[in-house]
Amino acid sequence: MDETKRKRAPSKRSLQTRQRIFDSAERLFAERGFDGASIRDIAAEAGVQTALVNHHGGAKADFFAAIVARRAEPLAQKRLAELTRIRPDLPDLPPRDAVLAVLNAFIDPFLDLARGDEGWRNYARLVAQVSSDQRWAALAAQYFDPTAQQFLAVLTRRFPAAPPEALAQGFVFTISAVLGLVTSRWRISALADTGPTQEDQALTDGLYDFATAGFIALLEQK
Amino acid sequence: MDETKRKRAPSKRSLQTRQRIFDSAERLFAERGFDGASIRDIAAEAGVQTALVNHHGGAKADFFAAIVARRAEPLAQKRLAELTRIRPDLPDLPPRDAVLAVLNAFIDPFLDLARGDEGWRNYARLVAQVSSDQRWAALAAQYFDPTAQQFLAVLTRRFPAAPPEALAQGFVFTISAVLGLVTSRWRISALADTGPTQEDQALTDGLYDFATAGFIALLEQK
DNA sequence: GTCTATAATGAGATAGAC
DNA sequence: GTCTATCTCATTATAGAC
Repeated sequence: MDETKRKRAPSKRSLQTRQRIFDSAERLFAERGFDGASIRDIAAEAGVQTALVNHHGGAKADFFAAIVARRAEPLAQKRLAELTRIRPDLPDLPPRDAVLAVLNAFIDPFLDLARGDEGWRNYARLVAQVSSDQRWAALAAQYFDPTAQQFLAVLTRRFPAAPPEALAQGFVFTISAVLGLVTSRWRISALADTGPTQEDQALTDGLYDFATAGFIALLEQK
Repeated sequence: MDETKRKRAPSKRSLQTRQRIFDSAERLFAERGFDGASIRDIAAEAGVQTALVNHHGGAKADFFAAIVARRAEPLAQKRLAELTRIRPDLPDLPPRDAVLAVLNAFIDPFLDLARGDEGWRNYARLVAQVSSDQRWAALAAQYFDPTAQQFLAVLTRRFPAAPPEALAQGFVFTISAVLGLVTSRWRISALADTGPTQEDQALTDGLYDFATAGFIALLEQK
């Protein structure tokens, strides 16, 4: 978390162990939830002793927060960079393209990271937990809300006539759909009876079609 | 669960206690998750001894399943009744109205039940857990999938040209949005900076606008 | 940093009296 | 059905040797 006491740089081996512990914890927290994943299981998964997990992670709740924080910061940076990049073009884009551009800037950085990396896919399940469990409201407020606020501010400037609640609602629904896609893609295939998991690109395209059209509908109706 | 051994009818007091235990468990399971809610906490919340929770609920996992089952069946019945009621009209409705009618049949029964009853609102959080946690996949398959399949079948008949995956995807996204609305409505208000919680009707209307437009977009694109 | 060992607590479940 | 009391086990966390 915060490096208050200055100490000398940890060894290479230590850093590897530390990362193995963090990755194992991320996987188990994502799979079983904060309460369902025990320190012992995490230690076993990482191939270390339980004491070592406490050494690197501290108290369990702090450990969980540190794992969330680890990926939250780089993700927020990528998102905000994209937002900055597209912002100048928004006034000239028609509504549908403007909405799509903003949603792209929010979602693509995550999907890109998640594509090849299992850790990032696990992270999505962590985010879903943090977003829905009141216990982690402070964590969400610290790591997720500021980014969301910036995206909403950009949308508000592009669509000044739309009520802020409509924009916020569209944003929450969109995030719900993204998390639904990542955490329950197996369910889509199961319900469609389409055998193996579907083409990745088709699902992503569908997500953008759905969310963009939904957003536009919210903007126009009110 | 199943009443194998026939016994004589339980007393009125017993039924009240049993219901208090179930309601307390539902609340705590919804709030803290299956692992986060302990039998002891549930007993304390219900004002009984821990042994009594085991007596009425059995093993913890079975207890959780029983709580899910308790409301799943009446909800499925209401949904299917609505679906049966609207089905004859679908062929004559334009696409947008047809989609909206089907979504209404799925969502309104739940929203109606949840409006006045805290238990039903807690139930939504249980459903979210069951839907996203692989551990409860069998539970979801037993209690949720059959209803979803029937709704998808009706949509398939009304939109035979649409690929089944698109319909399944739209359905999953819609359910994600419903759960997002119920479990994170506080977040909408927080992000919109709109002070107190928003008008209920406005949120519901927004949900239908968003989901219907998204669904139509999925149908048309492919 | 890493290990062994253990403390301290809380968990789920049951036996048996009433 | 309900209670007291208890069993057994897993949990988080730390102390202290190396």
